[in-house]
Amino acid sequence: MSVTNGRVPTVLSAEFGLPVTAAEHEACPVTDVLRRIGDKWSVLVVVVLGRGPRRFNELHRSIENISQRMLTRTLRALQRDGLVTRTVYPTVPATVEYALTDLGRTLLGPLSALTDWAIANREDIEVARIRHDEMEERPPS
Amino acid sequence: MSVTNGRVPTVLSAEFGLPVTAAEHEACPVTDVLRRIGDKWSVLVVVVLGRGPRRFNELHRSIENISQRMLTRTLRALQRDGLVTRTVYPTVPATVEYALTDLGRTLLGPLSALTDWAIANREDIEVARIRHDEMEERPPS
DNA sequence: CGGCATCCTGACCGATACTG
DNA sequence: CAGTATCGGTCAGGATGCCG
Repeated sequence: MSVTNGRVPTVLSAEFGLPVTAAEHEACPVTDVLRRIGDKWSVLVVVVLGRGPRRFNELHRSIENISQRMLTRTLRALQRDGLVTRTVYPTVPATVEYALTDLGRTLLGPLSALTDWAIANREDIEVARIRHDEMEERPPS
Repeated sequence: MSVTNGRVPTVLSAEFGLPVTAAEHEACPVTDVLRRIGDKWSVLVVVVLGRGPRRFNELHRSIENISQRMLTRTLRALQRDGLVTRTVYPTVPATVEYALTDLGRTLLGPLSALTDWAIANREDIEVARIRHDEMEERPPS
């Protein structure tokens, strides 16, 4: 990781207690990535493709209640970021296969760290939410 | 991890090649968590609080161009999920201190896995985007 | 089979002004 | 100091219909 301009990315600035400028925030890779894969379907698609290449309708069935529109959009976005490849075979009708790129595959590791955390702590979060919601209905006497 | 109903969470179903039902998707802890921290500011706030407790305006200055409104909303949401505590000291004027809970601190690890990935691969993604965008301006001859 | 075009709703988010 | 209230803009995402 080289930082040529003498500044570090946003989150690191914050960790060093420095203020964060507008320009840095726009460029923050973490914010950028989280907003990319933080949408409703990207992670699901990446994880499914982590098991191997899939055709469009295979994905559509695997993720059941994703709309065609959103599956297309999600795949296009992942493709644009170089995480997924799209291969068209000139059959009739056309066959299209999606697969993770090498870059996409490197995301599986960090992702599983987060998914493991989510699974391990879902109960605690659920309990915290319920307690919090009850508190504001009947404020503590 | 105990799965009492004989089904596994969404992403795991997908990994085993099973279809994903609507009910499971709503309950998917991964989707749930990602939508929670995938917003524009939550990760930044958690990381800053990872360095120690902070008062409202300290956070406001550390993250510079977050609006008061969004800082309040982000903190409330993190508090609701049991990731952040809010302590009011009865001074005049009031002093409010925010800090990570134990649960919140456990999120720092998985988060850094993702931030490291984001920082390590930002260039590749940037290049992929530019290449992709150029391709659709002038389709390959 | 694998899309794209259109319409529409609600969530997210920023700006601004006001308050105990 | 630490918020709340209100307004408005942008955009994710769902429903539906058409196409090579």
